[in-house]
Amino acid sequence: MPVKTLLWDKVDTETLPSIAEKLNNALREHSLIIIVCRCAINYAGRSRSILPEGDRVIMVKTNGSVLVHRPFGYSPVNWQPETSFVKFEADGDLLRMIAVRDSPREVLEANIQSIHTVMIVSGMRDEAKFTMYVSEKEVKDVIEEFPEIIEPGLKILEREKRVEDGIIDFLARDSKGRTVVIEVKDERAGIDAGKQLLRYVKALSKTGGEVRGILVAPGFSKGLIEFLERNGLEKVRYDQQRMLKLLDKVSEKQASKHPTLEEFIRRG
Amino acid sequence: MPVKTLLWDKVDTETLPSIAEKLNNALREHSLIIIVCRCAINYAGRSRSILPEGDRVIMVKTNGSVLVHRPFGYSPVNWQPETSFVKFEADGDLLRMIAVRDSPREVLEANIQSIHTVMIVSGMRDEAKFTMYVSEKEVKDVIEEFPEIIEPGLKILEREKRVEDGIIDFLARDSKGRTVVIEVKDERAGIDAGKQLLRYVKALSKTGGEVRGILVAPGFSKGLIEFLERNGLEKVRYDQQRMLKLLDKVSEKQASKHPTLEEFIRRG
DNA sequence: ATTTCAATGTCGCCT
DNA sequence: AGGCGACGTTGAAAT
Repeated sequence: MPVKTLLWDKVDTETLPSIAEKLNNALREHSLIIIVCRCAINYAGRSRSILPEGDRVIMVKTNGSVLVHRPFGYSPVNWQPETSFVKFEADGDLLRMIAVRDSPREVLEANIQSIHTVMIVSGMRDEAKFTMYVSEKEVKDVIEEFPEIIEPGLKILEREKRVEDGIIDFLARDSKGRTVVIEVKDERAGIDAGKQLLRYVKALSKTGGEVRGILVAPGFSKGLIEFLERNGLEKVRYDQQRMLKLLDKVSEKQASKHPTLEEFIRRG
Repeated sequence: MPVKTLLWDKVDTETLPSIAEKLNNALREHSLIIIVCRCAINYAGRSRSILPEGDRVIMVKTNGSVLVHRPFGYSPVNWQPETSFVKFEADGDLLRMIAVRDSPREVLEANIQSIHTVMIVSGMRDEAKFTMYVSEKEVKDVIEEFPEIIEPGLKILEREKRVEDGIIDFLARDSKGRTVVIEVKDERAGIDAGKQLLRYVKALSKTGGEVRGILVAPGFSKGLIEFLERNGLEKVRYDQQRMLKLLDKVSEKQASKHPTLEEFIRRG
């Protein structure tokens, strides 16, 4: 089913009840609706607000969520999250949109005085997976350059050291001379990451001396946190923002510039 | 200048460079642009993200802020706040939109494979003042019912008591038997509110005994805070959400129901 | 369903 | 510009 757009530029040739009916049909079919209009907005629920008459863009998405955008600003001035029930109705000279949501009970009302344009879009398909992205390699670049973000006094001995069992991300030494195994993840880490780290720590422990294991990740599953505590392993959380800032500094130092958007895309 | 809408339903009859030019003209004129299209989105800045091909709504607002909406969900999947620079360019079979923002440096790129619809809206006027709303009367209703939200042990003696100088919102007595003058504001309070309160306190002090003055408001200006401290007056901040919840309880008690949206609008 | 925690949070006010 | 706090926060994961 291809994307089909229904456009109205000359809404004034239609009666309001007929317009309301078409819009309600569009809602039933879960089409996306965009209305450019002059309207006043009232909201009552978690808070309450009034917005007198002005030109706005109203968007009703396929799940029934509603956004009211003023021409300026970034965020919607009023909205209704997706658990809403929406309907249009003609009331004298007004076209009214009412969007209701339960738990919490909230009502959004748009009193539309004049309609500039209506767009109804059906058949939109969007199956794509949205992914936030900082590569594991980049996180490692930062750690190699700034091992102190793991802990003060940490010295990196080797990066990507091969052992029988796999590849240790970092082999390091702490300020008290103890060996440290560091495992780096670019996503929220699960129990597997903990097991992997434990294997490396046990393997190195055989060669003698105390060995610490630190898991570095942007987040940790609940099960993993327990696992780490149970096995005397440690964790260090990083956030993307900080990592990206440090990555800039790494690039400056290495004169291999911070990857541009194009490079970033090429890498996938 | 009336709102003017330019619509394209059959964009395929135009060449990409011509479309890009029209869109760039619209940007120059600070028109609002809505594009329904099949596109892939890349973002790099405070974080980074990739979103492969799918049908989306792209909105560029008059201040250059950009929103990319999937057909579902409530919040935009990608965005760029208003300090952005935006341009469109044709690149082979693609129409590309690039939105750049400085401080922090951020780049949003939309690679548009096929355009379903383009809407360009110029001349939108929206001067209205958006106001969040809990009426002073309602705040007073809550305080009358629950004076303990001001401070434990407070007893209300009179509401809206006329004095020579004006009307005191509440005359009360604290747990130590001292007279308390309470002034209520429904908006962020400025220095005037403090002066008003001081007048009442001074007037009542003449009749003998220690008189406290408390200003109750959702917020206080910096100058006011200094003024209150200088004059030995007190302040109690409330937040709308809490007030609304308490207002529900007041309504239950009073059997004068929580006002509906309609009542709320009628009141203005 | 509820609670907790992070976020490209956003937004506003203040230093 | 940077820091702090509130928000109709939103959103995801865990209980």
